[in-house]
Amino acid sequence: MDDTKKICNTSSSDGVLLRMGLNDNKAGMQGLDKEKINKIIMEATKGSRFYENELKKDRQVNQRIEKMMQLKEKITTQQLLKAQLQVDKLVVELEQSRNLSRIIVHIDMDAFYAAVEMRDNPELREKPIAVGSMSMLVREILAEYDPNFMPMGLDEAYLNITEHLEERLNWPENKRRFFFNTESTTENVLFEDNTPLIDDHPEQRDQLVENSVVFGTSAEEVVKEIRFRIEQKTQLTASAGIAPNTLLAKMCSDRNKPNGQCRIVPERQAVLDFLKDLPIRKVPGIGKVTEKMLKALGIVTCSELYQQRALLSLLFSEASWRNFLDISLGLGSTHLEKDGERKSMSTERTFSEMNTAEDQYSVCRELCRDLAQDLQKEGLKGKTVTLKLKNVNFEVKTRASTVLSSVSTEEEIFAVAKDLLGTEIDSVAPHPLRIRLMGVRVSGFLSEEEKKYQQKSITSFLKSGKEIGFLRLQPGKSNQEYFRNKSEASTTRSFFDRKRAARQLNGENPSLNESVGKQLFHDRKSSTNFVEETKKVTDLQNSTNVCKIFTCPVCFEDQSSNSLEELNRHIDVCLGGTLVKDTVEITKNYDSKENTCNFLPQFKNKNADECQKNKPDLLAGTDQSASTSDNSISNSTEKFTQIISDKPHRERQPSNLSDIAKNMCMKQCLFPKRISRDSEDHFEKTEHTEENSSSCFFEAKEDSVLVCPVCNSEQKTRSLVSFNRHVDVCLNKGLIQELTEKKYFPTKTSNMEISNRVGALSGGQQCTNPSQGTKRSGLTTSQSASKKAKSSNSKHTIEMFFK
DNA sequence: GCGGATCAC
DNA sequence: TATGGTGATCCGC
Repeated sequence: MDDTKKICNTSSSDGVLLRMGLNDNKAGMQGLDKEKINKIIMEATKGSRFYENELKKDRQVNQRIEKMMQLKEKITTQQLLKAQLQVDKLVVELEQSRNLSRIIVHIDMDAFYAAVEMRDNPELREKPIAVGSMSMLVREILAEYDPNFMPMGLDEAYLNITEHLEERLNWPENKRRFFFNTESTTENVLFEDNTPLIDDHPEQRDQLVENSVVFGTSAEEVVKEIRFRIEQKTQLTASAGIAPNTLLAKMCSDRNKPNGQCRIVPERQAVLDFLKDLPIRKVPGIGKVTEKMLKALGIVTCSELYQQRALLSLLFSEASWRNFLDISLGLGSTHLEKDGERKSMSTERTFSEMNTAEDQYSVCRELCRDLAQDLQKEGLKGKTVTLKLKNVNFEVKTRASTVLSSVSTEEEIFAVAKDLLGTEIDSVAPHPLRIRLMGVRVSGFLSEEEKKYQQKSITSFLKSGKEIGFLRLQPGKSNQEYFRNKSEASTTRSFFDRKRAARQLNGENPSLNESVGKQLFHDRKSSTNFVEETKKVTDLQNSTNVCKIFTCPVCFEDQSSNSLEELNRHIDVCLGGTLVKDTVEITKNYDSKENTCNFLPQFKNKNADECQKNKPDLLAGTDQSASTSDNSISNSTEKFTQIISDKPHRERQPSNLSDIAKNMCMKQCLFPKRISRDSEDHFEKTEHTEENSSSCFFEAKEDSVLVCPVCNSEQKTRSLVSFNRHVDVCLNKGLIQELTEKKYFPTKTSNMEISNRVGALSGGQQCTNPSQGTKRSGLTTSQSASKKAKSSNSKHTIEMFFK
């Protein structure tokens, strides 16, 4: 026992412990508590390794700072003055382009996960659970205020309510009336028929009015209404920010958190006042490192960021200092940008130390398999494979390789990844490679153009008589044999399968509340006079002149055209205008009845207006151990997502005439979407009409659509009932596929092989576009970040909710 | 194109 | 207290 104590004590200091921990035999322990002690030491060792790495990273940052300071020392007054002039010229331009006419809202669920945990408490279980994630909630409530609202992950969303506010001005009171939800089921039953009680029962009418609240027509009132509805629906509170752009709205929503809201009125001075003492760390995009670097320059608040703009332009990269300048002026995007195409997809896993090559290759293959499934779900193929390794000292390394023909299957990805891994293993030989994390990423996806070639190649290939049933559960034997892969079926039980069996899941992490740093330097005067007279810099979209060949989805003929519009016209002609118009239009009907029938009155709760500043201690009662026992759903879901390998729509082959027609219609939906996006861009540049609700017919429809969390495909219904039905079907599909797994997979691989082969063949004709470089929009460097939540992500949330 | 870093959620 | 996983972007080669 004395020995134990000794070791435990020494474990608090660094280097010594490391050695002791590794040679526990040397410590002369008696074997009795050896394992336990080892564990303790290992924990400490792990901790110190982690800590050591943190220190190392810290030193690197310090070096960066040192370098920067040295650079700063060399700057002459002359240089600084010159920089000042240049930057201020830009400031004038930026000021001119300041747009305060939009009203952007940022909604942020308070302590999302903690609250969910809490709500999953058995006592709260009877309460209705009507939300799966922000995007669902969203679709149910937020879309009413902005059909183009932008969900950011699971617990945040941006809305542009400018247009809603205009409409709302003319709304009668009833349309703005909402009812307090009640916990009583009897009340629900009583009013469930949704009939207009008002006429028949005046006394009930009174009660209705008493248990309801009417929201006004101002932006604040709208946001209160949204938050009220969210809370009524989910029992979770939300915070919100209202401001002229996304950047400000986001920072603003942070102000009165939790369960509060804040507005920056559309006046320049109000914006600057807000920023004045705001710590830069509060700005999205400025993290720990940037904060530290700026702090070294004496910059802590946003107004200081402005004051030092000249210096910053000399010390930081163009992108960085321009971003700083935008921040310090309170400029951000005034419209919500659509998510762009995904740029990469990856999967990674952390584990306890792994040091045998065998295990490492095994994990690598498994990662490739998972990734391949994810890629195929989205129909993606990429040319670059990146292997990520984190060694036991927490040092991260990435190794990438770009291949000529794009990859998407497990075998293809693994072929590249295993080489990269092999190189790393060799590089440390004869020592073992000791890692705690491995990841595989695929990027460099085919462009739209390249995809079209592929599509064309596939269709022409199939048209030539070699029929392949993409979705057939029982493939023709000949195909199966022809494309069979050598060792495919004989994969042994994977490393993680073995490990998983023995492992249990951990609890959720608490979210931390940062305390705001103290405010220094109170400056009151902005030093520049903003002079007018600058020409507007219009950012012209560079249209690259590349020859484009498209395949008409209707007649399957090549169309070489200069523009998408031309192609569009051709397709229209081809279709004779019949099919397109026929697609289902989902109209939005904001009938007040629809709004009010959701929540039914019983007794008066509290006034919605006063929900502003009360601060319930959400975290206080969180019960970490409250994990419910019903795993059945989540289990089947998980299995399902691993098994399912549904082909993306555009690779599906119609099996009969009506399917062909549907397919055409579907493709119609795809093509115009792209086209309209391009033209919309142009439209925006010239007309300055941002975020007008859907200049495009197809997108308008899209907004009304629910997305199945299982198959990730959009469902053309607004009814939750039928949506749920679909999800059920989807889940069952997973089970069915699981049952037919052995028969299913050979089909999949063989089909992928075909498409690969064909793709490779057509590769020679492709007109690649070398000037593909991503164009950065300056203004929205980090704000507009289009983050794609992977399906597994939402799956996770859904599971939690439905548990 | 590669690799390391930073950042957000 | 000991932290993941996913994706994007930037910077310097």
